[in-house]
Amino acid sequence: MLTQRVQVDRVFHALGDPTRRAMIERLSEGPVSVSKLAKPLDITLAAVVQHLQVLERSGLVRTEKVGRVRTCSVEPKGLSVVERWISDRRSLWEARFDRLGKLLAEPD
Amino acid sequence: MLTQRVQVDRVFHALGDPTRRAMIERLSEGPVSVSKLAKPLDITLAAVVQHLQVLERSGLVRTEKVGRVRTCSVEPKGLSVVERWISDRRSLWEARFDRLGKLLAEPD
DNA sequence: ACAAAACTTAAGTATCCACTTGACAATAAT
DNA sequence: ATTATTGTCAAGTGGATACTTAAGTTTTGT
Repeated sequence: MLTQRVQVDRVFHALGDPTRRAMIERLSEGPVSVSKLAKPLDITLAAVVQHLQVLERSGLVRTEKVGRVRTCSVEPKGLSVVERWISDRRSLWEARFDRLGKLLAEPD
Repeated sequence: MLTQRVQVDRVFHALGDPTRRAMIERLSEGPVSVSKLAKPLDITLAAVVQHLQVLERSGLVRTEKVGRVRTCSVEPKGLSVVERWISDRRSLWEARFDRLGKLLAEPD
């Protein structure tokens, strides 16, 4: 378990770029090769490959090469890191609202 | 709504920076002034203010100034943009799995 | 065997962005 | 009236990073 914090860092950094999010959006519809992934993206194939490396290291995407074509697909577990982070924040401020509610209900 | 995509862009960009995430983590425990927010953050107050501007424009944080002190707090609705984006992706690939399941159940 | 297709890798560029410095404004405390 | 606190603004710097170009590798088609 490569510390939670590093993983959170990588995932959020990966999602921070609009091109990478576009790639994930595309991959959500189904696995696709690198060149097909690059087609609508108005950047070089080399740039796409670099984005893919970031996405893979973040755990959001997995790829497998068979023959000369590398097929990319979403790793569903990847986004759970973000979901966890968000729900952690939510539970904190909901706890605050609870305490606030009790204070209002039981004024000294 | 044109603002939808821009908003997603701003929120993910805001969350992409570890310092800003640390600020949100702190604010999840309760509202706090700018200088108190800056205390544990090993950067200049000016830098913190700049991060705050990014967070405010993204809708993740709201601030209010009374007297000379600006109080910052989390805007709970802010994160729902991310949640929506994630659940949109999920529903797409779950739909794919459903189709895949039917194909396997009804061969030929 | 040759050529096209589908990447891969390395190196360079240029833009973005986090951060600092320093000067300033407004409010609060003594 | 000073002085300290709390924050704001503008301009500049350095480092990260998105992107390109160019050359190379491996696989597939003819």
